[in-house]
Amino acid sequence: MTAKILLIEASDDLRENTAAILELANYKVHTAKNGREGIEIALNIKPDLVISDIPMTEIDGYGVLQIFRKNEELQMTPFIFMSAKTKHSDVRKGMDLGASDYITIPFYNSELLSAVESRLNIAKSYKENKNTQGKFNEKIELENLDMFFKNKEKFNYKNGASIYCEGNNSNYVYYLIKGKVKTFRNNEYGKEFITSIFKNKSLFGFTSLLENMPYIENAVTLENSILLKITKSEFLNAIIKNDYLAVRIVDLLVKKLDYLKSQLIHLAYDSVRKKTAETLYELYLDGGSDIIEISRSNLASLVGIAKETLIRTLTELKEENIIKTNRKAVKIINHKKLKNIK
Amino acid sequence: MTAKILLIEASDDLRENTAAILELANYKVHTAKNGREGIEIALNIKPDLVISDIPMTEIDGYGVLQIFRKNEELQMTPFIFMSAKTKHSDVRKGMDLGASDYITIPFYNSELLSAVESRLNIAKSYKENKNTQGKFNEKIELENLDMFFKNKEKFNYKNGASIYCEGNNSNYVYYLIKGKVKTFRNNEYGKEFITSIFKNKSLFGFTSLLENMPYIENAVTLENSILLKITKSEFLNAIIKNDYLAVRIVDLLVKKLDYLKSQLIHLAYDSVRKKTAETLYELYLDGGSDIIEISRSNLASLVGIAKETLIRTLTELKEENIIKTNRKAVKIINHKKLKNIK
DNA sequence: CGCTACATTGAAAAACTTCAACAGAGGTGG
DNA sequence: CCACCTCTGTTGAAGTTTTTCAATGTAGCG
Repeated sequence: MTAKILLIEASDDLRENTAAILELANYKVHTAKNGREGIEIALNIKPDLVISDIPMTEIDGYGVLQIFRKNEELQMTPFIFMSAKTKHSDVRKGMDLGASDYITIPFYNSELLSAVESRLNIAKSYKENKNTQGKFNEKIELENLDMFFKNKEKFNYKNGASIYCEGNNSNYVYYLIKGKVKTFRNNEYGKEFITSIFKNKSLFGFTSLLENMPYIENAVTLENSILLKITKSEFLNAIIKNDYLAVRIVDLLVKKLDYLKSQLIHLAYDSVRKKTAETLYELYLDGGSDIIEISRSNLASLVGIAKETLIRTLTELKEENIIKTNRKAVKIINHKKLKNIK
Repeated sequence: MTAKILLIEASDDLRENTAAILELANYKVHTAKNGREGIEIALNIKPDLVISDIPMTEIDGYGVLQIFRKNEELQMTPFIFMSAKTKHSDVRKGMDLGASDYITIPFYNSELLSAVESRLNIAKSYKENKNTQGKFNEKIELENLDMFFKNKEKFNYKNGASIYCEGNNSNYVYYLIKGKVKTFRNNEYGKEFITSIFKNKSLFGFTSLLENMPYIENAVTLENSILLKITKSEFLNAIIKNDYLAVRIVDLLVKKLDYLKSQLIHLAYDSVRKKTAETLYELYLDGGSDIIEISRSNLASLVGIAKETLIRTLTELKEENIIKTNRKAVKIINHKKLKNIK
């Protein structure tokens, strides 16, 4: 589908010229000659990207951007300023308001086109990432990775098989096509703490790409699984050759960091009851099902408490009709109570 | 300084041709016509990069690579295979042994040169990153960021000033030029847990670059500090326009993840005594000084325990002559004992 | 049927936190 | 300069939470 670009520019010459360049590059261009007109058109056509002049009659470029950023539907539209103003304070003002990029007049055609393409790609990347709202999600759809890692051999791992161990040298990043994998560490007395459980379409096993650092954790399958092994070199190449993949990976890591930080504060100060409830709720959100299939010891390792303590807590929750349990799974009955525990 | 490239290639024609291309691109090229000869030269000249054929007399390309990877001094040298073999298993074999890239004959000159340049840049990036051995380190030297963020206005923050708060919308990434900053979260009863303490030359305050997510933590200065505010757009642009920055950022995040995971297992299962010792030791490594200046409450929030418990533990360690304390700081006396506690 | 692995319960012990009281440094205002 | 206030650090004792150890139960499998 051709991307729709809205071009808001006061000068007739520049507007027509720029539109011509964009049209040659096969974009569908709508033009406006001031801010007010631009906003009217935008509300109407929902452009995929906006290029806007700054000084204009009626509403100036900053004003247009502010209106965009406040409008639910237009909020995420990439917004590029095009202006002869080159003072630092002007550029910063635009950026602070949430502009995506800033093109200084005069510009080369290639400059314009690469900025446009870049922004459209990021916006696309964003939309693809958006499928689960708000909730942290490690999935990166295979289609996005496919172009880099297609034709790779698929490896089958039986339930319980070890993928890598603490201390192993790390040469790969793994992509889980199907199955379930836990990553965990043991403390010096052998107690296990599960750092993540991965399901379909997750990328895991990151270690430094620049240094040759050993893994600090173990990875074991929890069911029969299929995965791709991507060597660090290939991965590095993919990042270097594809800007959007790099951004996606950075994003994935940042979210994972946020998630781990939340875990930290829970571990530090929450009661066992609260930690257990929290973990169950996370598993529910992550799996999308009321029924959570997990062994008592794995659940205990995930919460970070002794198995016996976990069982006592589950019994408690069961008595309060918040959950039901059987040998193999926990079923959430009262989601609201579970979420608001303690 | 011109980079030294070692080219190991059995075919006279191809060797001379390739060398000529590289020399035109202003590299200093050394050539060898088989593996044994190549290794001799390598030990002698310590090349910055190696390009090697695979099937050769005496020692083949795989063999050369293995020897490189086992040699302390040559270990990190970027190694590119150049071969007409295009079977998947061959490429994978090379990658698994630790090759950096794989160029299939016939190739375009530009293909060769971009692979070479790419690898040299990564190696350079790696060396710059290497300053502290093994230890996790958030510093990215300003010189590396300078090209992207020079001329940015510097902001002064007084001791105790708030930089951002939980729930704030995140528009910036911060670069700490000078000073000290803590990031922390509060649980619902107001207990504080410190997730990081940043010092000079650290990049912090990452949130998703694609989605507009609020901060989940707070950042406050611990002394008068100077920092740069980098808008997310600028940061995204910098990542997109500079491959090596992207790799560095990914690396930074991966290391931070590893570090947080270590913290998790400590929080989950270690005794207060162990956690305290561990935290002190980390602070010592991070600060490079025996004397750790930090308030009792901040130290408690960093370990994740009650202030009183922390004080009792410090008293214990003091009685065992492992540390000394005064009102404002903790001094480590016996590093070995501290590291091996419990 | 008996083995194995996981699940459950009880009771005692250990580890931490909380509350409360007090001490001392450092700053402030009369 | 002193009295006073406030903030941080310290200690004691009681109370709570969690772990540990040990014993028992139970589903599933060859």
